[in-house]
Amino acid sequence: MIRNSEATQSRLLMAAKGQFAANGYERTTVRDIAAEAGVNVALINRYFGSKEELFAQAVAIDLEFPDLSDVNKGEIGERLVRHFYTRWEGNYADDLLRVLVRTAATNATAADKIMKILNGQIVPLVTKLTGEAGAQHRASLVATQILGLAYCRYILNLGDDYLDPPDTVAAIAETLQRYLFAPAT
Amino acid sequence: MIRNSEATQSRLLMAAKGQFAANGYERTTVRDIAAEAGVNVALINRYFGSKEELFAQAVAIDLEFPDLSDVNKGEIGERLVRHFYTRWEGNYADDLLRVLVRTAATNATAADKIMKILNGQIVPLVTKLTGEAGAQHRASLVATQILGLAYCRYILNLGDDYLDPPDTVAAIAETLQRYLFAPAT
DNA sequence: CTCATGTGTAAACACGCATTGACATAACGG
DNA sequence: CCGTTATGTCAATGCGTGTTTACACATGAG
Repeated sequence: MIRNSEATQSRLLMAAKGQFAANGYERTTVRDIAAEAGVNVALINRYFGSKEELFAQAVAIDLEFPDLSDVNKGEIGERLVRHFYTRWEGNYADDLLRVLVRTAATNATAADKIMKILNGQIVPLVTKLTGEAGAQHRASLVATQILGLAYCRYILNLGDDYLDPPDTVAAIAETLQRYLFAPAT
Repeated sequence: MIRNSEATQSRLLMAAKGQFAANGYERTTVRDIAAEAGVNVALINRYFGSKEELFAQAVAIDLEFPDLSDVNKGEIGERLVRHFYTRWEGNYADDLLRVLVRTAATNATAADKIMKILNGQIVPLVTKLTGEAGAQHRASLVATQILGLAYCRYILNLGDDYLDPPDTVAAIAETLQRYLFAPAT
């Protein structure tokens, strides 16, 4: 038996993200996670203390939000959708956004994390693009559309027959563009 | 002690919807539901058989989708948003949509129910408005936006400081209008 | 009044879960 | 090779859960 604490911790983290993303926080058991990682259950407590802390670490990594500082204003909407859309085309089972959207429904830690992303990344981005005034409103509108898209893909599992990729990207890009730049009412 | 099985069943159903909406399926215990209803736990099994069946009944009632057959085409988007928006302004703790959006994340029954609403109510509505072609795509886009709005209100608890009611209604109404009627690409 | 039935209560059961502690074994410097 | 430390295993514990069982009480017809 090869022994390497770093590797097993990493395997546990990956397995945790996958399980949490697929089944939510309550439905995934530490036994499932350990089984998928191929290690003993007790190691979760040894290395992470508790299931809750393992979960916290699983959602601790930053969402790699795209850098849009040098993008043409007219293309920002499309870049944003495409960024999220391509993530699940590559079907990352352990994608952080996937974990968050599913688990936030029953776990305050995950909901807080989404709020942190909204306040810490989306609002500042919008502020830089359009100025202070109304940035929080605009950012929230953007959040409703992106999270709704994620919800339909991750939780309802709407496939391409429902959300045809090119059409969907185009339609939602235009929406985001309007939420970002449309003159205030 | 007054004894009335109909009344207690009804109280259990209301309490169940409230608890499921607030905490999701796994986190709400039958004991919590019974306590809120002010009745004994065992009555849940007597009257509903199991927690799962109680839940099924809690989400069995139909969503009162507005009748839009006689509404001006230009106002349908606004009517749609306003219909959902006014529900939570009256803060119905046991609102069905609220229950569904939260529980679908971890409960297949709820996710199926949302799919039934999408396929059985939204798609037909769109079909009637714009014809067969592309109705499923358009309806799905509408779903992403409405569910995203519900997600932000119900799960993230974004208040009026994030989603200012009049602006939000206007912005999203325009989006739905476009998803419904914009010419196909 | 009385008894059968509908309704409510309390305790106990069975199960799955996260967590823990005692023990085994690999890794590795001396 | 030895002994210490890091890493992994196993069984047991305690708790919370949904469910069931046995019992108590109200209700209303005969």
